[in-house]
Amino acid sequence: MTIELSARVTCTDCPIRHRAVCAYCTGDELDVLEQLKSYKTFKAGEPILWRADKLTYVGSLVHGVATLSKTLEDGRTQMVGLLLPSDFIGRPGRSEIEFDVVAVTDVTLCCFQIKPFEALIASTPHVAQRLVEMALDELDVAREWMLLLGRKTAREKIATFVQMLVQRQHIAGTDLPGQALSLPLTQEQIANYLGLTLETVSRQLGIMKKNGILRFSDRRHFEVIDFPALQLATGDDSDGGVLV
Amino acid sequence: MTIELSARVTCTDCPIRHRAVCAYCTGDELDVLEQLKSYKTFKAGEPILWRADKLTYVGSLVHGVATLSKTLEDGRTQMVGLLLPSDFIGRPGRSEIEFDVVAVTDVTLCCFQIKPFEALIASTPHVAQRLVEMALDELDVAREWMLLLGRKTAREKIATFVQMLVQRQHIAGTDLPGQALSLPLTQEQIANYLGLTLETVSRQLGIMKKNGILRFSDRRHFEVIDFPALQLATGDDSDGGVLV
DNA sequence: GGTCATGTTTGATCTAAATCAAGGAAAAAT
DNA sequence: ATTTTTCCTTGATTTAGATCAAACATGACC
Repeated sequence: MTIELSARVTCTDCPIRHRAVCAYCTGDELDVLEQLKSYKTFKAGEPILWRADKLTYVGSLVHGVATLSKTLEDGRTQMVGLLLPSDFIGRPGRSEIEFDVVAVTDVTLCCFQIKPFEALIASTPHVAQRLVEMALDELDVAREWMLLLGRKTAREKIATFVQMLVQRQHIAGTDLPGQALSLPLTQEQIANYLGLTLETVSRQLGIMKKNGILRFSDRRHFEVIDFPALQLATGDDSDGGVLV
Repeated sequence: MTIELSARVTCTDCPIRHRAVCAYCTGDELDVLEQLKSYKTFKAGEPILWRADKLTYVGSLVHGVATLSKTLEDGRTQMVGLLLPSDFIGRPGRSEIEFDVVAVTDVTLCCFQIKPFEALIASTPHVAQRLVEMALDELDVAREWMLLLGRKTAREKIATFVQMLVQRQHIAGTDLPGQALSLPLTQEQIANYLGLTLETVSRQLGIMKKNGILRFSDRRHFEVIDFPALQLATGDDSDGGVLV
């Protein structure tokens, strides 16, 4: 069930202001968005959008974590995206999506009705421009993941996944060994992201713990002890990727 | 080596006019494009863009087939896209790409220098709008492929691949059994697209021939004899997908 | 604080697809 | 026409990861 948040935050104070779809907007343009937006929240585990739903709104993830996934008839599922704050949900120009969006943690969304939003794109080049950029960035990430799914070993997949978490959470200037990072997914969800089974994920993470690459303080928090070894285990060349 | 084509085709007569990035352009807008465009051709096997290249132009594929692929240090490669006529190559707003683009057959590209093209996007909402649409369509295809790479069996992968070829080549109103379809890729290239080895591709295609699902007239041309069986073998639910 | 549900670990076994290894068949080149 | 190269097929063997099967943590909730 979704709840309309009463506590509105102004766009100027928004935590995702500089990375979201509104990144290039001027003060005037933000004023327009301000009038159109509304917040929705979802509890951990709740569906945000269902494959069969008609799309009536689009929005930016403000806090929390959500997943995009696709499922075959017999139940096999594959995650096709991990949504973190500032990521955009929705499909302007089309009323259907072909995957399910589910809240993993509690989630807050900054929403727009799809019709006014589409009008906004047409009239606000800054939004259209940012949207192209974000779509192309997502495309890069999807393609990087295709390489992972098609060609990497279980060990490389896990290492790449952990590296991506590091890159998206690491606070520059802070020592990496010692910095607590959060693991928002269960091992089953990780398996669905990496095209593996949960047993394989457990075993590979176990090996990385034993090898002194990772240390877990509890199920959902860990730190990277040996970053070079992690990097090496990804199978990528050392200049990093686009999963940031 | 690239060659500038002397035989210019006017945009209005262009075979990909209605599906390419210029799809929504008015006559006036086409006149502008007409001045900016130039054709480049590539021989089968030639690289069109290399991962390390600075991007100096973008363009639409007019005829031929090209592949996008990514390669790991040790040589494992994964195709991340198959470019057919009307597909767009390039990355407005960024000067680098993270994959290689190679001509599979002889290829003709309708090219624009990247700088004027970016200016065009800013000034021509119709181009920006179509570009968002095309990027999001590609994203859908990439995600469909993630499901294939992560969760489908070899047989399902081959069936899905063939089904995609059918959907992109089938002429509506023509009988499917009997219609000659072209297979532009070698089995090794198919393997790289599907995250398999060439031996597995050969064996699975062999089985589909023996089962009377496919018939090959030569290495590069086939027809689908039993479409329902093909559909069934994809593992998808029957309502089709986005790979069109 | 004990019960329960949800995640995680670990072991034994199986299997789909990879790998290794030749041949053969079609195109391309000379 | 004949050589060469590129593709394709087929068989034998191996293996990474799936599957099957229990226990074991951990935190959530009365």
